[in-house]
Amino acid sequence: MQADNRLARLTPGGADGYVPAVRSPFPAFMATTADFLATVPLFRSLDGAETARFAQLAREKGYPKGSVILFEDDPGDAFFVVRAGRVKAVLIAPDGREVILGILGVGEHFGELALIDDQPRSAHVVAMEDAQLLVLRREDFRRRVEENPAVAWALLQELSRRLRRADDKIGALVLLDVPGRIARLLLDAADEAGSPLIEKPLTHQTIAHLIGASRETVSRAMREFVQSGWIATERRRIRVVDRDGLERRTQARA
Amino acid sequence: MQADNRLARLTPGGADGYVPAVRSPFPAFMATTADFLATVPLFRSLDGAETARFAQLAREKGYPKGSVILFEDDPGDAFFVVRAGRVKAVLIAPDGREVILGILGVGEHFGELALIDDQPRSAHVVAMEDAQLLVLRREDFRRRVEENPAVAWALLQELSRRLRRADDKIGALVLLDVPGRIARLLLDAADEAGSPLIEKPLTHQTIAHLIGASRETVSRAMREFVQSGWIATERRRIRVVDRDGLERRTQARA
DNA sequence: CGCCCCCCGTGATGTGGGTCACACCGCTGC
DNA sequence: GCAGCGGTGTGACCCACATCACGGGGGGCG
Repeated sequence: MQADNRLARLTPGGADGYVPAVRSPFPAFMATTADFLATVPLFRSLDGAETARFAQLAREKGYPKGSVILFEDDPGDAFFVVRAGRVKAVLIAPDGREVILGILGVGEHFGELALIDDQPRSAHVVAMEDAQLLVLRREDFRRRVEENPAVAWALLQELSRRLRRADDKIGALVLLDVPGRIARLLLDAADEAGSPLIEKPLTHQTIAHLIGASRETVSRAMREFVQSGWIATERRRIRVVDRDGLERRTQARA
Repeated sequence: MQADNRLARLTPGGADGYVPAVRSPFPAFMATTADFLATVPLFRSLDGAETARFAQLAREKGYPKGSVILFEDDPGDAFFVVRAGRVKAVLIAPDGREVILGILGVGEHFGELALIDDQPRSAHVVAMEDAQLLVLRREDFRRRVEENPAVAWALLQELSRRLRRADDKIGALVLLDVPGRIARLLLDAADEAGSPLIEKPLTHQTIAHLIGASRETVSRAMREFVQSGWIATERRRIRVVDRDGLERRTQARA
C-alpha cells in the first residue's frame, strides 16, 4: 500500500454555505433541503412536517476536494448527510498508509456512531470530490430520533447493513487473495450501480486502499481481468463483461 | 491458517431444555430467566414486568461444544441470548479455512441482524463450549423492541460497538503485521477482562482464527512476547506483564 | 495405567505481494 | 506549445508468512 500524506497537508474544516463557484448544484425539483431529505432512505418514513423540521435544524456546509471533514479520535457532536459529492471514511497508519472503510455518496450519512454511543470518532472522513453536506447537531439529531421510532428503526437497518459489509470485508481480507478481493469489489460496485457499467471513477489507487493492497498489484490484477475478458475499461470507467468469470475468481482458493 | 473441517462433522441443532448432565448451571440468585435477563445490558433499562414478559417468550436450548447453532445464508427467524458458555461467529472458506468474527460470552446476544433487515444469516455460529441459549422468535422480539424504545436505543448502542470493533479489525488486518495484531488482541482481551490476567482460554489456534494468521506464526510471535517480558503464560491463561511493550508493538510500522 | 486428543514448539521451504524505480500517457492550464 | 500532475504499466528484488512435517507434553477417560 502506497503512503500518501495528502492528509497532513490539509486544513481541516470547510466553508459555510454553498461553495461560491457553483450557484446551485441541485436540480430545481429538490431545491429545498426538506425535499432532499425526503429522498434519503433514513428519513423516507417521515411525513412532510417532520422532514421540514429536520431541514430547519440542518446547516449546510461545503468542503473542497481533499479536505478533512472530521478526524478520528475527535469528540463527535454532529451528524452528516451527503448532499453532493462523495466522501471516504479512512483509517491512517502513523507511516501514512491508508485503508478506506467506506465511500459515501449522495443521500448517505455518517457520524451517527459518536452520537449513539458517545465515543470519539472512529475514523477520518475526507471529501473525495467537492462536497456539500447537511450538518445536524447532536442534541437536535437525538431528540428527533427519539421522537420518531421509525427513524430509529431505519438507523438500525442501516447499521445492520454496514455491519454485514464490514464482516464481509474481514472475511475477504483473510480468506481471499488480492485478485479475489478485487473481483468481489467489482461485483459489489456493479450491483450497487444496478448495471454492469461502473460509472463512478474508481482509480487503482482507490481500489488498493479499499481492499488493502498496493496500487501496483491492483494494476497487474486488473490487467489480467481485462485479458481474461472479464472486464473492460473505457476511460476511467469499468464495465463488467463476464460476471461468472469474476464470480468464479471470488470462490477460488486463496 | 490451518483448515479444520470440524464443522462438516457436526450435526446442526441442539437439545431443548437444559443439558441433562448439568442440573443447574446457574447460581441460585438468578435462577429464573427473568432475573437473568435483568442482568443483560440490552434489557437493563426494562422494568420487572417487561423482563418477565420477555422471559415468558423465551425458550431455552442447550448446545454441546462444537455444535452449530446457525448456518450462514440460512433465513433467520430467531434471536439468541447466551446464558452459559461461549459461542463464536465464524466465516468459513470452501477449503475449510476459518475466520472468527467474534466470540460471545454470557449476557451477550446474536442473531439480531437477520431480524432487523430480513436478510439471511451473515455467519455461522458455533458453540465453543457446552452452551445454554435463550431463544426468542422473530415476531416476539420485534414486537417487544417496538414497544420499548429504550431497547431499540440499547440495540443501536450495541450495533455501534460492533461496527467500531469490525472497522478496527479491518484496520488491524491491513495496517498491522501479525505480531502487531496479536498485541492488540491481547490488550483488548485484558481490557475486557478488566485485569491483566486473561482467564478465558485463548488457544493459539483460536487467536490465529481471530487475527487471520496461521497457528504456527502465532506460536512463534507469542514466544517472542514472552521472551521480551511483555506477557507470561501460566497453563492456559495469559498474563499481560508489560502493557507498554505491547502497546508499542501495536504502533510499530507494519 | 495407557491411550488418544488437543495443544504447543520449531525447522525447512516456497511464494504472494509489498516496495522501489522508472517510463509513458492524456489532461489542464499557462 | 510545454510544464506539471494524476493515473497507469512493468520489471527487479526481498521478506513476512503460509505450508508441510515433525516431535513432545499434558490431562481426561476407558
